Amino acid sequence: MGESRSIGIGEIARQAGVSPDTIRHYERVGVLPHAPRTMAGYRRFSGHTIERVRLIRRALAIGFSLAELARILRVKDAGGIPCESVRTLARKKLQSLKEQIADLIRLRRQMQGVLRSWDRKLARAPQGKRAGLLESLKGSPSKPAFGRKQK
Amino acid sequence: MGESRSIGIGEIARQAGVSPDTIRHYERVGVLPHAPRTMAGYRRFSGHTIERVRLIRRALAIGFSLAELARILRVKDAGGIPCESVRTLARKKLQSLKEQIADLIRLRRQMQGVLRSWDRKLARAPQGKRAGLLESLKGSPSKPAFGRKQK
DNA sequence: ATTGACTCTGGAACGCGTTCCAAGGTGCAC
DNA sequence: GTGCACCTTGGAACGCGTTCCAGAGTCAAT
Repeated sequence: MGESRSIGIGEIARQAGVSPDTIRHYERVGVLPHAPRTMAGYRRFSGHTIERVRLIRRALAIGFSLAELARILRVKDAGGIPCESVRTLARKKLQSLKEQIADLIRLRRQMQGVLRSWDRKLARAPQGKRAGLLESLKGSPSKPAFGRKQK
Repeated sequence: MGESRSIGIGEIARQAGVSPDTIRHYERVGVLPHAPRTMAGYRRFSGHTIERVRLIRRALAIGFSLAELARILRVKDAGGIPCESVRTLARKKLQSLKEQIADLIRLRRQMQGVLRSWDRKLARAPQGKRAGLLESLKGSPSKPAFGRKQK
């Protein structure tokens, strides 16, 4: 059983469903190992890379960050066994995912309420008159979920 | 009934529960009108500003962006009636909110499945041996929800 | 007059996955 | 020998709300 031709970056990208830029980026941040180069400096990959990239995509979709994956995959490539930390990380992801869902559902409820009241107001207000929609936002003083970390 | 002393930026910020930097930022992007300055160049605000900032915070929490609010509030400050467009915008927000929730719930389901299967694998695998958690991610080829707009 | 608290400005930094750029080299077909 | 598609690099851009910075001026209290 012997074929293992090396593959260029464009073909890898096509097969994995991403752009060549993305492949290069993945190498830069370390989720893909540094690919060997031809004499001309072109990257050459083995077919395994395609699955590796797909793995990365799936892990990203699950909520892992490139930095986390880089840490994990470097351990793995070095023969290490990152399974425990992978699971721990995944548990945290699930937890924050749940919180996120709860937040959004609260938001949806609030938003639906707002829209209902706005529709009433607009129905009542004669055309071309101010109905004061924004003003009627009342607050749970919840914070807009953004911003830089505190020093 | 006459008192309407003007207020400094620090006090406004405290009352509204944000930082002075944020107030300045809001002026920059146009969700707050350009505040009049003292001879020394200090901003002076009327008490209404506090409610205005709280309004902005609530609208942000609902999912409006500063750019959208700037557009809307500038119309309003000019005496216009942006209610229709506000409602339209809000409907779109609600729609995308619903989609977002659905996506996250799918994700949660998938994640829970993954974790369950990982736990089984880890229970089975002897300590200190590779269990291949990441490898067992199988994909709905869903996209990781990020990235720049296409040209 | 000297603290110390406050304010001003324009711009950069943050996080983060992806895309885009310029300036240049390669590889193959006609 | 000339296109044309491909590849290389390092760095900047995107979106976006907030924070941070330096260098400078202001103000009340002591």
